[in-house]
Amino acid sequence: MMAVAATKSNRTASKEARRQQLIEATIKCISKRGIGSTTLGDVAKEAGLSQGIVNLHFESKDNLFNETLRYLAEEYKSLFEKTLEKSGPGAADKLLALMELDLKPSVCDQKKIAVWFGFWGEVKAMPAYRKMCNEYDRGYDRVIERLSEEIIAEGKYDNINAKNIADVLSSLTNGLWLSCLISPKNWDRHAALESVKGYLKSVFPKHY
Amino acid sequence: MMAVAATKSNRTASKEARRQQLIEATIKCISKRGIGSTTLGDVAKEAGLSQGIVNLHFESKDNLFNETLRYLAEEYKSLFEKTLEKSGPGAADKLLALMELDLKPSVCDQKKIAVWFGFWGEVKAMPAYRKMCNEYDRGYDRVIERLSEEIIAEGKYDNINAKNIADVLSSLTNGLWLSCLISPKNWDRHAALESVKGYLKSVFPKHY
DNA sequence: AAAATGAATGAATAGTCATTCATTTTCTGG
DNA sequence: CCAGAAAATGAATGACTATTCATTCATTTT
Repeated sequence: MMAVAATKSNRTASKEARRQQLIEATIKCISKRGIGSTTLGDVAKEAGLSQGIVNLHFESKDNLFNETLRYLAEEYKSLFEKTLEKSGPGAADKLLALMELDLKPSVCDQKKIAVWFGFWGEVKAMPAYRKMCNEYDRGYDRVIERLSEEIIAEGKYDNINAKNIADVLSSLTNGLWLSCLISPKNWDRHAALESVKGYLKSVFPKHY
Repeated sequence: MMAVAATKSNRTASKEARRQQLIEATIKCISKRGIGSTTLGDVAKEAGLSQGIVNLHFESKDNLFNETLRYLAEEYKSLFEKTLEKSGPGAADKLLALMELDLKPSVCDQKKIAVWFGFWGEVKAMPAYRKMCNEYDRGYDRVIERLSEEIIAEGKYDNINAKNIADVLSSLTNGLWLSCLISPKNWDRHAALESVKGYLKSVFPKHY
């Protein structure tokens, strides 16, 4: 965990590494205790550092939490873009790959989802959280809508609306994440993926 | 707001009314401030009562929050059952009515959803919340699965799985709620309902 | 009307936690 | 190796808040 810090002998790099380390500790704490009862003491202990360390590197708890959310959002964004780039060539393949991404263990694991829901749960209290979630999500929705449009054009599907489909797909994964959070015992990654594929098959029968 | 209390002529009724009043104040506070920064002082002030009142009626903050979640869950359950009963006669009608319920303003409004997400966000920290959510949800899922089975049998649909459809439908509404929470400005109840109907149409084309 | 009961109050308490800062440790350039 | 700078520490501070409880208030019973 401190590998990065250990390999750096340069101060600004070390500073960056500490921030990273603290953000990771924050994620771990929130996933264990929830946002409401994660204290700066918890985070410092999880990182193996001293009480005052968070304020030294992040000024305030608020700021730490904001940066943590941004980190998660950037992490997802980069996975999303990489997936989009590597998959294909057709729109149908790309769309499926994106849906699969959302259910991959690295994205859809109980710990990480607990953190996302923690932030979502505070959206009403922290407009900054809402703003950030909104901005990132908007981008994904647009991509999914365009892919759907392409598929609709390719297949000459009638009577269906790309916006609706994009809405359903993004809602679907968010909803599946909730099940994973609420009923981890019964949660079945494979079944969830089958549900998503079933949906794709029913709207785009010529493609899936 | 104190109408119930005002009509009391016996003490136990008044006691029940106070609990109710405090639970409603809690919901209001959580929807405004989020779970993390709702204090007992806030709740008391929102209810127009004194500092110590919550502990008098609920023993502890934990207990108040648990009872609040139970209240919300019971409220939804009763709407669900009433909807199931009044709609019909066919399974397809019942299913649609249940989906419509989830998007009705009384169920799907920003304030109430903020409270649900607040509780979901704390699930990792509070196993009691998870347990409660789990128990209630399981019942709804079963109903939806059975309705889907009926529809599948009626329509002699091939190659589709009632469990998958039930998963998709419940995930779908939860995901749509998240959009309503995160992007209330762009949230369009009618569009959301169209998305759900679009899905039903694509899996059960003979029925919708 | 007096006494009794229980609801409600709100000030006091005890504990928690974010933040600060004086001090110590570690690093770097000369 | 040293002086100065940056990083890190952790005890102290002050704000906040759940909970308690002695007291007050309102209603019911005798």
